[in-house]
Amino acid sequence: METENGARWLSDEEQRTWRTHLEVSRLLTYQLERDLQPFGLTYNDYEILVNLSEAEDHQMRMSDLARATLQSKSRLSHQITRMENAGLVRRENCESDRRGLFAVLTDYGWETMKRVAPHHVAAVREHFIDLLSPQGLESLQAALEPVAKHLRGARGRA
Amino acid sequence: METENGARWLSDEEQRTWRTHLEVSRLLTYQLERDLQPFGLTYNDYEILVNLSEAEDHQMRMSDLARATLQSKSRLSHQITRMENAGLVRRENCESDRRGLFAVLTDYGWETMKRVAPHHVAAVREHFIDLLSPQGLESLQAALEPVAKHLRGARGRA
DNA sequence: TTGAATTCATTCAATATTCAACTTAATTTG
DNA sequence: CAAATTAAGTTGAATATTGAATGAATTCAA
Repeated sequence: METENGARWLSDEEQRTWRTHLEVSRLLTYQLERDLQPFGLTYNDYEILVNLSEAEDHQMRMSDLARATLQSKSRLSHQITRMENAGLVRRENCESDRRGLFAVLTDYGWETMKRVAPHHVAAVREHFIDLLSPQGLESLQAALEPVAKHLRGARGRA
Repeated sequence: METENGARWLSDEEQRTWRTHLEVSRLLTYQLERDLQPFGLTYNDYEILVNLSEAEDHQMRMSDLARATLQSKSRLSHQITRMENAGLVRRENCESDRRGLFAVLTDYGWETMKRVAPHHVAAVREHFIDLLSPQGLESLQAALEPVAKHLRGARGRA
């Protein structure tokens, strides 16, 4: 039950749970991505729309948006360029910090969000939420929140 | 509580749980990927090594491997080419079906696996398993297994 | 207050992924 | 059994992502 250098292997139950979590997380992303395809959006596009939609004035600084969506600045920069070409967002200068830029939701972006969100939520229900019992929901949150907290911290200590 | 087209939004608790799950799944992948970097492996590399290590004769058909690791045949093909160049696997013809190929773990691939696995397992413990209480572990499995089952099915019905 | 370090964001080149087209082999069917 | 269909896998071009380098504005510190 110990590896040669002293690390402890996973028990059968631990391994099963770990693999289930992994599988769910992969298949779910895959499925939700597919449910967004008919609307011409990737999951990444959608997440950015969500963030901007919930932000004050429908705008966020590039850095904040990158942090919120867990992507590198470089990746976000490309991503926003694409979404800009698609008419969903635009860049706007920041007066208080002239290095900075805002990504701003366009009217079309906001309309798109309002149109797509119900379908996305329905998919989240169908493939996840509605498959959990009330206790399932509750215990999931209870189990995962500490993990999330730990990982948020670990992310900083890069 | 209803969207215009009749879909039901998520309750606060549902939303919280959903977002926590999403966050954990993203940050965890990110973290494990980072823990593998010092060994010169991506998570994708590692998963393929795991699959081959557990397979009979350390070999699998390309299609099966693609299915097991949830990637397209094309992606796997490129991936295996890279791993072949890195000396971790090799391709071998399949006699019974001459269209087919096996991806086979090389000695070096197997040595790599034995060397890296303990560190990976330790990371899985540190960032996930050891943060769950015994009930946490159990209820997680209980909650997620039906979701996994559902999604496995949905995947087929593409 | 000036020079050094940091932050914001982009760009370019190297990698990786996707998608459609293709080749070859196996299977089906009329 | 011949033609059509399906399956296994690869390829190449288009697209996306990564990581290092860059430029420009801000902050820090002596």
